[in-house]
Amino acid sequence: MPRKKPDDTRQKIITCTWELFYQNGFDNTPIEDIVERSNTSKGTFYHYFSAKNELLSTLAALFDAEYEKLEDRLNEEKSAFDKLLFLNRELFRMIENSIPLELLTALYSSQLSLKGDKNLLDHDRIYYKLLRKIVIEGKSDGEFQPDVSTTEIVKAYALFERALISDWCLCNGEYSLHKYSGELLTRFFQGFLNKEC
Amino acid sequence: MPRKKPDDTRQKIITCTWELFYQNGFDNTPIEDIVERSNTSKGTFYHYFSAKNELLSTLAALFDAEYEKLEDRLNEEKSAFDKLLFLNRELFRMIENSIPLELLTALYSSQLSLKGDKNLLDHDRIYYKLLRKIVIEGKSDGEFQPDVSTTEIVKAYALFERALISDWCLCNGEYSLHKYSGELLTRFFQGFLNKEC
Amino acid sequence: MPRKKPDDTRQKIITCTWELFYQNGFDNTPIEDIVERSNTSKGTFYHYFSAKNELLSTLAALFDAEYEKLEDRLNEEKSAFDKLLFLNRELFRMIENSIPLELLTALYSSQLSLKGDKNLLDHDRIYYKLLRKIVIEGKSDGEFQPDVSTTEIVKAYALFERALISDWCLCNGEYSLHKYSGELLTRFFQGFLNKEC
Amino acid sequence: MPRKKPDDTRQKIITCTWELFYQNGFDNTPIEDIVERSNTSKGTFYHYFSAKNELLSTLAALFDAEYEKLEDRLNEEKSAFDKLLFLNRELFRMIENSIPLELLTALYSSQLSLKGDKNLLDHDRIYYKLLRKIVIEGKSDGEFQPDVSTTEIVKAYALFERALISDWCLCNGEYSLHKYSGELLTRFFQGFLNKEC
DNA sequence: GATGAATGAGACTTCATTCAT
DNA sequence: GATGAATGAAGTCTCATTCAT
Repeated sequence: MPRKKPDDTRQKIITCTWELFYQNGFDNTPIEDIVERSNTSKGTFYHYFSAKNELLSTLAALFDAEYEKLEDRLNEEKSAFDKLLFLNRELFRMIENSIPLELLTALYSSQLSLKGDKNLLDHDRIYYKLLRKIVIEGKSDGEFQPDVSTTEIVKAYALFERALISDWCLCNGEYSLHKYSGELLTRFFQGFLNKEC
Repeated sequence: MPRKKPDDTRQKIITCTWELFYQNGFDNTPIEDIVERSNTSKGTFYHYFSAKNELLSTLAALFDAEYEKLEDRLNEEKSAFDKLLFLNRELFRMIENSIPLELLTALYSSQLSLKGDKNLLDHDRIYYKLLRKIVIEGKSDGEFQPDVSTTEIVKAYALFERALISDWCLCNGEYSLHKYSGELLTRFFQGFLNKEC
Repeated sequence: MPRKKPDDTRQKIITCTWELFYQNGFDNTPIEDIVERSNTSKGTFYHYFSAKNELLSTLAALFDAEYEKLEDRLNEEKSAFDKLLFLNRELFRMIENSIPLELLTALYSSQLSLKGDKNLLDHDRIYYKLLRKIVIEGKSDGEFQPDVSTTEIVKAYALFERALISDWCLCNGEYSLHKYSGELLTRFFQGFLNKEC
Repeated sequence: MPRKKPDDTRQKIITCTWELFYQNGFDNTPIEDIVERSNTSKGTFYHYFSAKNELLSTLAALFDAEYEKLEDRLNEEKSAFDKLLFLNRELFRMIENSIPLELLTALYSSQLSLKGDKNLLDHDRIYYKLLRKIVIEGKSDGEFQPDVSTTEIVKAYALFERALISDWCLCNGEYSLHKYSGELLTRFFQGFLNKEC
């Protein structure tokens, strides 16, 4: 009795999943519950997703959606470094405000235990494209030290952000993510910026 | 039948655990096997540990043992920053050489999902004591910027190390941990060092 | 990985169970062993049975199988009472000869502690149907006292048999079950038989 | 700190045990609880009792205490058979009224699984002494058939009572124990009584 | 595409019992 | 006599995942 359009089913599963994840967390949400809430079945679930973990990955999409929104406001910032600071601040603010700590933790924990490709690291993400663009601009403006490649800078920045989030989770969100991040990022990037600034 | 000395049993379990973890990894080592190899029983296991995860925590002790060894060679280094670089290089070298990636990953992943206190962050660890000592010396030598507290510097350094390890795991150990770490650390600490250097 | 036919699995577990029960007894047969011998798993076991005790209940089926065999030879007996005596003697003989005392004991002990319906008492059992048939015939022949209902007689007879078995277990099988039973049954049924006999 | 007299401790354990058994049943009363309520310890418990099962045996003492009380009223009955009927009725009445079904069930179930001597069957019990006395009197009055020995009659009677209780447990106490028992006993003993009565 | 009974793995629990102190 | 941490045995449960229909 295939009544609904395939995409509907898939989307309904995702929606219900996140409702439950937000409510009970990743580990405390059996597929059984997801399937029940979405009026589907285990078989259907595994038709659309290859594993429970895969659901977490849909969170990266959430981040990227935020980045797309932020992109428009980016040009208000003067330097490339300011743009990075801006991106960092706004995303981390969003994370602090609307993503349950436990979920974020589950995402990072799960990305670690994941065996194959980790979508957090997928360089085709909007996130990485955005970063590259900013850094390239900055480089052509002589903002960064010339001996460091664009790739290096992007990589370091991304690592910095992952590190901060991951550590914030480890510390159970005991401090303000976006504030501490802002401070540290400034110091951290000293080593990449051109001295004359 | 409580015959053996308590500490022996606990220690035997830990030893056997690590033998198995090294051999087969965390996920592929059922408690069943641990219990069998250590000639104990599940009851005994759960008497000493509250969950399988808890065993991972005993890995921090391994790190600390390494730090104790490194402490003696520390004085060969001139500045506080050099000492930090040395500690970082040597520990990360050890990690690269003798700790299976999967184990390290499991440790970090599990520390994330752990609810209560996380022993990686336990400030009574030898690790933190050592760091504090070095930073305090550096501060009294005017090596660090005066507006940053000892605690801030230690925290940032520890975060840096966790971040690097965690990211190295995320990337499946695709690069050399201690080399990349050395590079980044130098840049990162620019923001904490006194300009006149 | 659901590959085998459901019934096969369930039946295989039962078969292996009884092999082990006969060999080692109920208490000395961990589920672990049953599962191993039947090449299944605990999960599978608990999918088919709600508890280890439930396996004992399958013994009643064994009794009923015997009753089916006995039914054919029943007509050689003249009176209803003789038929009952015959059934009793033959089943008890079988029990004495081929069912380990410990198993029988476990069955009765477990039927007692069972909370819900007890299959020993299930009136749909072949056992009860057979008894009813015999008693009804006897009644129509005027063999039993007219003031006692068929149900009463069947109930008393069944109680008598359970009592004998249960007591035989209690006494560790120290006497001959079928002989003692024969004696007592004769006396016991005086109260139900028509005086004129 | 041995403050209390040994017997006090033992008795306190028994008292608390029965309070808990009555409340939660045998299986749902861990020794832990008994020990806690009686302010003793597991070690102490096992000093006085060799196993948890042993506590159930103290129930037989309860029965015997009742029999002692009944003995005085025994002489109001005319015949030996009447005395047996009286004993049976009164004890069963007491059981129905004041012993929780679950406990009785636990007692019988446990007596079955018990390996060694079962105190229900202990012929030195007041119960058996009383029965013997009554039957001997009855025999000398010619009340019983001469071809059956005293021992046989006592054994049959005791078996009858055990059977009734045990079956009543099996049936979850769905009928009145003392009433049904009275009916059946009368019929059952036809086979033992002298015809001329 | 959809289903859910069946499966396998293994974590975790509960307890009676023991014995060094 | 008294203690309770330690032990061992096994039962039970929770789930992700698969596949015959």
